[in-house]
Amino acid sequence: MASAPATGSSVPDRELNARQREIVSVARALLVEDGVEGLTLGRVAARLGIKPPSLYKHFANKRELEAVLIAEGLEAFTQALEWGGQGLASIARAYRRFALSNPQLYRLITERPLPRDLLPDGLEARAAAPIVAAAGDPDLARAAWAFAHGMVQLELADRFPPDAELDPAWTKAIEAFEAAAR
Amino acid sequence: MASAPATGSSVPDRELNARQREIVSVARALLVEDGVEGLTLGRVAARLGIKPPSLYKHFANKRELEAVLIAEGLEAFTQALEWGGQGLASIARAYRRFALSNPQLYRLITERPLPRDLLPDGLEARAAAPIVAAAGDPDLARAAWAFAHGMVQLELADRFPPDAELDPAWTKAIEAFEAAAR
DNA sequence: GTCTATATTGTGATAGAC
DNA sequence: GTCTATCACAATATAGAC
Repeated sequence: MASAPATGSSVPDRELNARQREIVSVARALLVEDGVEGLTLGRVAARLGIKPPSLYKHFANKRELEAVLIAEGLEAFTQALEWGGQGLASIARAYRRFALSNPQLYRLITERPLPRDLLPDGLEARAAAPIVAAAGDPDLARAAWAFAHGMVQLELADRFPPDAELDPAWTKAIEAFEAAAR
Repeated sequence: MASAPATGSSVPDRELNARQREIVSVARALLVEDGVEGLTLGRVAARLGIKPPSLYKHFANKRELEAVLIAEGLEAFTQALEWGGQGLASIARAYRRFALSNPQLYRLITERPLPRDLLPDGLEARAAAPIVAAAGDPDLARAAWAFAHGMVQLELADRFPPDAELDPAWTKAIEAFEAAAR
């Protein structure tokens, strides 16, 4: 399960000025290192050598800052799936690899409702496209997404019994979905 | 999606004295009403009309109190699955119904690592048994669990697009898993 | 763009008296 | 079994000076 980490920002960031990009960059590092819970304005400010209130000159609130990370993350995730290949099996492998390589980013973009009002138009649909294309049918795509999400989520949350082997579960489910897609 | 709410404590609670049961009861109500984040010792105490430090005379710490709720919840969940029927389709229906009827309890018992050191022996395995029995094979059971968990989790987190129809996704996946089980 | 000061609210946890 | 007092630490956010 080696990685293709979503390090650099892959979203345009066209509307962000230099200072905002610095702040986002620090926030991204903090997210990766300490998780969603570790991403606080106080820590972002400390790492920049400024005080928390100063951040409000650059972003209206925390939610706006997080939305930038979410948009970036969805973009990176989408690209990872597109690069992964075309069949359900390839997409599933790419999905799992991305999620396990970027666990905190994955949690940020899947565990809470999307800040849809702050995201670029069409981004959510673009992110779903590779799976829909591979599954052929929207319902089956939704099912496959849920399966992959559940596997990753349970693995990241340490909810499988310690001795559980996960590779066979992935394989059997993918085969079942592929059979259903035919 | 009517309910079989996990209200009353269904776990023995054999080792708990009267006062501890009162505290657990308040904690359960708080969890149901305000979610995992709303369950704090300060609020538990306030509802009991005492001060937070007093709780430490009854439970060593917050984790121990939560573990009682988790044990109860796993027990109730298991029973809901057992009562639900025997095929994969019946179990899936029961799974979904329980999770959506008790969203906060479901989150408590699935989103974080289990406090295995504080749970009754065998409880985790007992909870898994109905799914394993229905799937026939442990790997397929794991896959089916992940699918159901993913569906429920994404629905509870409002991560499906607003217009997504979920019933067909459940149906198609169950059919696919049933076909694979044969 | 940054600061100080402040508001507001909250969190789990311990010591020691009653 | 409960209290007071306290720790230690944290969070997002605003007003207004510089």
